[in-house]
Formats: sequence, structure tokens, C-alpha cells
Amino acid sequence: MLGCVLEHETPEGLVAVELTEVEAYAGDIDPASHAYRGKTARNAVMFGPPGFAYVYFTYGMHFCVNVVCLPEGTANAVLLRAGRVIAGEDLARRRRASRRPAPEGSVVPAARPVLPARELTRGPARLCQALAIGRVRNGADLCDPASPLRLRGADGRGGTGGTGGKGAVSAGPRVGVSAGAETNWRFWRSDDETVSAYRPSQPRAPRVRSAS
DNA sequence: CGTCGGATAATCT
DNA sequence: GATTATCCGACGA
Repeated sequence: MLGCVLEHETPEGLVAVELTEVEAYAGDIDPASHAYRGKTARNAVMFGPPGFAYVYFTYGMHFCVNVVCLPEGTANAVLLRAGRVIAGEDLARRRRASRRPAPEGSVVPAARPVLPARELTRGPARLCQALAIGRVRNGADLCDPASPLRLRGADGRGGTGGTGGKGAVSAGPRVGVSAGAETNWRFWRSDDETVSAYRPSQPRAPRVRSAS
């Protein structure tokens, strides 16, 4: 799936990325998968036919998008973690511009730093923000060229991805997972600056309430 | 450049 | 009530 192109067409315009980093999740045999404990309302799309988008909401503020794989009844998916913007960079940058509150006592809004191109879709939630992928795209048909959210080969047809002969593919542990952390099911284009930084799972201490 | 804490709510136990 | 397939800004080197 590396090297394939994900496109989202909205009234605001089209943004497309060439995928540079993905992670595999293997349903019932994979403790890191959302489908590990069976079918629920959230993960239902993963149990359906392949080629559809599984979009989920996490950490109270972020969306991530997966491509459902393997036949109906199985629950496998590939998480799209990063890409390189190849169309609609302006729109992507506007969607990604973070809004900081005006400094205290100031009427002028804080200056917005210009985001480097490599930061636009570096990470699964950033990718979704740049492409404006949200809940309404859960279940979208990625293989239908008429779908607003679609996936295609880098050659404009159904061609395979990989690195297009331009380099190597690396593999390593998945980001942010606790169970199944030893499985090397994260794949990325070697030496690509759009690939997200690896962070091991960091369980946070439960929030303690002040005793007083 | 790196590490660290906070935000914030759906989902599941 | 705990956990989470994350990101951002602050701060220090």
C-alpha cells in the first residue's frame, strides 16, 4: 500500500497524498487490533468487505483512517500513518494550521508559524486533519473512483505501490500500542522525512485528585 | 534536537 | 472508572 495515493475531494477542494507509512492490524489474532475482542458498533466496518475505510475517533480529539483488508467476516485493516502531499498543499496547510489563543492581554492573535511541507501529513491524525477525514467517511468505498474518499495506484490506475523502485522499505514495531508491541507490522519508506516519529506506548498515571 | 505534561471524549470493562 | 492505533506547546540542551 506504500506509494498508493489517497485522495479526498470535498467542496473546499482536493487533497491527495502518496502513502509513506502504514501499520497492519490483524483482527482476532492481534491484541493491538480494535477487532481483537469481537465486533462492536465502532469496529463493525472492519468485519465487512475489503476496500472500505474504517475511521475511528481517539484521544478525545483525533481521527485515524484504515483500509479494510481480506474477505468479509475477517477483521483486518491497515492504518494509514503518513504521506507526502502531492495535490492541494495549500488547502492541507490551511486545515493543519493550529489555532493558538491570543496571548493574554493582547488583541492581536498569535502569529501562526508556517508549517513545513513534511509536517502536513506526518502522523495518522495529522493526515486525517489535512484531508478533512472524519466520522462521515467511516465506511466509504475507497475503490470507487466516484467516491469522495478513494485510493488508487501511483500510476493513476490500479498499479502497485511500494517505493516505485526509488528506495527500500523498512519495518518495525507499531507506534503507541501496548499489547502486541513486539510485532513488526509498521512499514515505511526508508529515509523518508514524512514518516512519523516512533513513540513507544506510554501508559499515563491515573489522574489524582487533590486531597485537600 | 529531545523529553514531558496536558487536552479531551468515545469506547469498553 | 480506565484506557486510548495522538498531537501540541513548553522547556532544556
